[in-house]
Amino acid sequence: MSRKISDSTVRRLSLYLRALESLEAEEGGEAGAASVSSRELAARAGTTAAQVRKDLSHFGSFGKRGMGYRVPELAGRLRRILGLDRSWRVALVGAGRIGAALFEYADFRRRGFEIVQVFDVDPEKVGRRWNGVTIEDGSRLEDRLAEDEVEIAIVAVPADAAQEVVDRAVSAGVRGILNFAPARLRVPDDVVMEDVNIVMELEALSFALGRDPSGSGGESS
Amino acid sequence: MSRKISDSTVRRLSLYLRALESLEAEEGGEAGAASVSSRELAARAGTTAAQVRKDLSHFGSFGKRGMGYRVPELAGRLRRILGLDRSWRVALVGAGRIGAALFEYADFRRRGFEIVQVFDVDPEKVGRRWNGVTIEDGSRLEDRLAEDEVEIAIVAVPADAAQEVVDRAVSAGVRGILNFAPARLRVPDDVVMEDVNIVMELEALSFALGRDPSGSGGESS
DNA sequence: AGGTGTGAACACTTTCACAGCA
DNA sequence: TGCTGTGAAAGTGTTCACACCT
Repeated sequence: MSRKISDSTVRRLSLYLRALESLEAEEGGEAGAASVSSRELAARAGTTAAQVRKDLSHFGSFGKRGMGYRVPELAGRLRRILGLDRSWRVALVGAGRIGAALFEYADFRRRGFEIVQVFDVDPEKVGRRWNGVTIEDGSRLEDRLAEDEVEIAIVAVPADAAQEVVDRAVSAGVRGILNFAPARLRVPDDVVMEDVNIVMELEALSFALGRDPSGSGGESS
Repeated sequence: MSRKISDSTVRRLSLYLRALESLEAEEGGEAGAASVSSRELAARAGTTAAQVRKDLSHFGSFGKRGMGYRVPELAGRLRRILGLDRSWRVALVGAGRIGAALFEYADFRRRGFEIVQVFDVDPEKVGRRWNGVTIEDGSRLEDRLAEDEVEIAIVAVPADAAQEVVDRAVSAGVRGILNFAPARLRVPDDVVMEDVNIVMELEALSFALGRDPSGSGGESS
């Protein structure tokens, strides 16, 4: 058991879960050896066996020595650990291109992230229905977030509007922010924020291509 | 000067560059003290002064003791370091929702990433023009990528098609991949790949919210 | 034998603290 | 004096190697 879990460990847990689910799917109805070793799980998740065991050891002992891990059991444990054994009420703020793409992204729902509210400031968009959810006016943000006890807000608005959106969401009780705006936003210590910054990813690519014109050290696996 | 630059350093360089650009914009025509200290740059980028100095020191000595860094000069150096003092030929593979959102994302072009080709396998989409670029059939991928010497491919196709797309892109000479498919893909060592996995980001949020129901250790700044 | 769980070794990153230049 | 550049210290994350269980 443990203290502070590193971000890299958490991300790997997601990978392990996906690997386990694809194992479950492959085995299909066929019961049989629904077990997997740290070595095989590592291969599927692109890491090492020792890393898998160390990561899991932070949360307990899930395996059987000599046997490996029971696939469905470990998957269940990981879901519990990651907080995926429940559903999350999510609001999408910003119904532009990115917002639209995110809304349509079916994997969210499959994972328990349910987009229950959508906001925009464009009067053209307000009132439209997206697959059962009506786009609401941005001015109603606080009221509506609090009303439905939304827990996570996805921020897909222009950079210069993002801080205001975040402040208002936080004041309405939102405790998690997924930020797509290319801006450094501040949140109180008890609010968790993740940034998705695609330009930054491209810049990292550009850097790696520039100084590595042929050979050594790619990011494989 | 240095050996291997860490991924976190590279990402911070992007942040520094953005901070410098916003400084340049604020100062506008007003010449004056177009300098910035590591302390202030750190504050704007959400890190520490020592970190800024250490990061920059890997590439040389850009500051003046007692004075700080000249803003336009440092910005220029960072652009050079990141490989942003040129333009990159980028192909977008997959013209679905995510592809469409990415294509419209103006910041790419501003940073020198020019989407010169778009591919899809849906006959409905092939032949359409998107702002000057004609969507081409996926079967022509290798030929066309090689023909225009495309350097970076953005993969925005379903997970089960992603590996094939990557293999074909690599064989056509592409050296950098930005992958949006939620799949663990393999590339040769001399090809660089970055993953953008939004579900994984949400899962990290879910984890943090779950075991931190009020208080300590958010991801602020 | 086979494979987990884990302390200890190692590698890498961040922070500290200060010498030295403008 | 003010602030950079940088070795050395502290802190974190990863890999190794092996005791131990089945």
